[in-house]
Amino acid sequence: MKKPNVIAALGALAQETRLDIFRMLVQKGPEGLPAGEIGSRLAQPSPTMSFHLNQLRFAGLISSRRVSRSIIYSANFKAMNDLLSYLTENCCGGRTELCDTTGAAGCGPECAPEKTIVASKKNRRVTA
Amino acid sequence: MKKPNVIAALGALAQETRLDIFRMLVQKGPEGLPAGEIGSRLAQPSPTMSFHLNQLRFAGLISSRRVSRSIIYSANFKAMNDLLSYLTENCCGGRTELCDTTGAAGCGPECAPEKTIVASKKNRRVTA
DNA sequence: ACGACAATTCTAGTATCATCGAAATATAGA
DNA sequence: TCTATATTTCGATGATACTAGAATTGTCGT
Repeated sequence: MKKPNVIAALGALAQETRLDIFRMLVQKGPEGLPAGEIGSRLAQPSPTMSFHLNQLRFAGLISSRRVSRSIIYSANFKAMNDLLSYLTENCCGGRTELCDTTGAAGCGPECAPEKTIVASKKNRRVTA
Repeated sequence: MKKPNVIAALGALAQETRLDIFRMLVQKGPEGLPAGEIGSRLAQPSPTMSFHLNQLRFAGLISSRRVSRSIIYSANFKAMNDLLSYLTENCCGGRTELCDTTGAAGCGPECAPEKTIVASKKNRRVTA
């Protein structure tokens, strides 16, 4: 998977409604769900739904097929797998285990600007 | 990892410059790199750099520490691992193997609107 | 205290994204 | 063909995001 695709996929998933859609479709498996059903489950008007489904489709994360009047969307598992592979290889130093070492998640105290660690050698400020 | 954090992390990585920054920091490991070094390697003006570094920090993906005049940024491997776990569990039906089955990546032919599959039973259009 | 350096914050301009009503397009049934 | 249904496209609006110059803050060497 190339970088532009990765960025597109990440961007597509970086949105509450779309993440919900995608998770729902993953759960449903290859059969998928019709657009209207997804929309009513997430209580979203149809144009909004259509917009998000398109974003996911452009990103290659879902596919659509028409069945009678409905359009059925389903998750592209391979695309998701490719994304995970890319992230593991490029953003985890190769293997997932490496990621278990340092830092923390969720933006805790390390999210604060920063603290001086090696600073001050001469005398401190004079002015105030 | 909770959904809002996942969305923040995905959003942070869904941007070329930031993905580059993060990959660079992952490669560098815990020692990290000073902001200026990152900026010059990516040929980006410092306010732009600062903006992106902040986005990554707010998302919990990197941490910063001051060393003398420089501010050193380094990747939070655990955050990345948490993100990968979330994606694997919630967007891959539990195990990565599942993702190898269906669909394709990168937005190929299945990216086109859709094709009728079960349609037409009576005679086709009459008007034109 | 002063000057140079590293980085950030302020600020404003541009661009892209998200939401959704109204209108348009396919499909099915009678 | 006419009507109802499923979904999409159009268009307008408000909200965020990205970029980068100018000004600011923090730190060091002298």
